[in-house]
Amino acid sequence: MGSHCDHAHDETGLDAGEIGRALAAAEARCVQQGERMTAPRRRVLELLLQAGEAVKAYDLIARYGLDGVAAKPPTVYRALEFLEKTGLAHRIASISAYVACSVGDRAHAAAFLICDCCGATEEVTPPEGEALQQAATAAGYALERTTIEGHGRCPACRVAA
Amino acid sequence: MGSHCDHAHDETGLDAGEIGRALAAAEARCVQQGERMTAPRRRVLELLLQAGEAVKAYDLIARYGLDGVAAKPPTVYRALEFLEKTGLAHRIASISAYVACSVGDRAHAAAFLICDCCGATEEVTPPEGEALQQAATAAGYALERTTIEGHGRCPACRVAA
DNA sequence: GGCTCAAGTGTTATGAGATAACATCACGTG
DNA sequence: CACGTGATGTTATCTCATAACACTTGAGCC
Repeated sequence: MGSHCDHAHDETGLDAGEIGRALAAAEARCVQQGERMTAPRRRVLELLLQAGEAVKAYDLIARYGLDGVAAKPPTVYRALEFLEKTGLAHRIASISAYVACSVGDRAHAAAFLICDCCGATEEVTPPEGEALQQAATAAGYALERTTIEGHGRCPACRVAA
Repeated sequence: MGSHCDHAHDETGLDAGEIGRALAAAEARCVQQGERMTAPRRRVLELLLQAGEAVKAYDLIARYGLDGVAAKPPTVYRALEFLEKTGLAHRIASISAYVACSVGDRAHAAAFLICDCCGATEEVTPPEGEALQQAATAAGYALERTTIEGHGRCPACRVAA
């Protein structure tokens, strides 16, 4: 997982039971929205949930096959596109990585805190989206989507470093 | 320049005199900070100012030579790194593009409104940076840099479309 | 059941964005 | 003017992402 500094980092992924429940919930949400949770989509979401942090697309590609065989890039990118569209995952533009959504909502704006030390990502949904919305309104802009990402050190790494 | 829709867009770049003044001011700032405004750095900043909107790195590379000869990628990427470090330009992560800074400040956090229609970018410095900072503090994060980008339609394109 | 068509997937190839590594050059300092 | 640091030139390569096209699957319809 993330290793950009010298101290040890805790694992952050969910355990098998939690992943199973999250996948079932995601599938239910898809059915409800008239979307299909197909095999590659489920597999990519599973990999994101296992990681519990932001993951690079090509890491997902490498881990995709249960037998260690990599996927073809479009397989994973198409799944990511779907997961993003349905709000089950998000892209973190500042590091070109992807993360499972941690809120049970459907498609929604998101903001993130990213630890540059251990790679942890924390989704902090609403607060500052509103401030940006105000700035946009003041400037006459009609806002459609936002990218809000803060980089720094998480509590654990502030202590450890 | 930006053309993602069917209606016409105004040119946004500065005129020659304004660019000259902006370059002189940037150079003065560099000297003041003990940095060197070298030829490739000045050239890349000039290209950004001429564009007046976010530009892709490889467009800068293509436009770099006065005789139409492209630069080598590291030439431009190194200049961009310097301009970003000194606060003379910013990277817009959500579209992998770069833009000249529009505030006379030294290195500083920035936020952007980006028109997906005409490509206009507006720097709206502080407002929601503070909200994100608050969220970070609440979560125990020590924030070091932020990426805050809003996408939508600028006033002109809202009318034109 | 069998048609049909839209959505999804597999596959190949390529486009776009960014950096590593190393040789050489320019400049301020002692 | 020797020296060392920072900047540049150059080659090669790496990472990120998508275009294009053939094939498959599944829900709705008759």
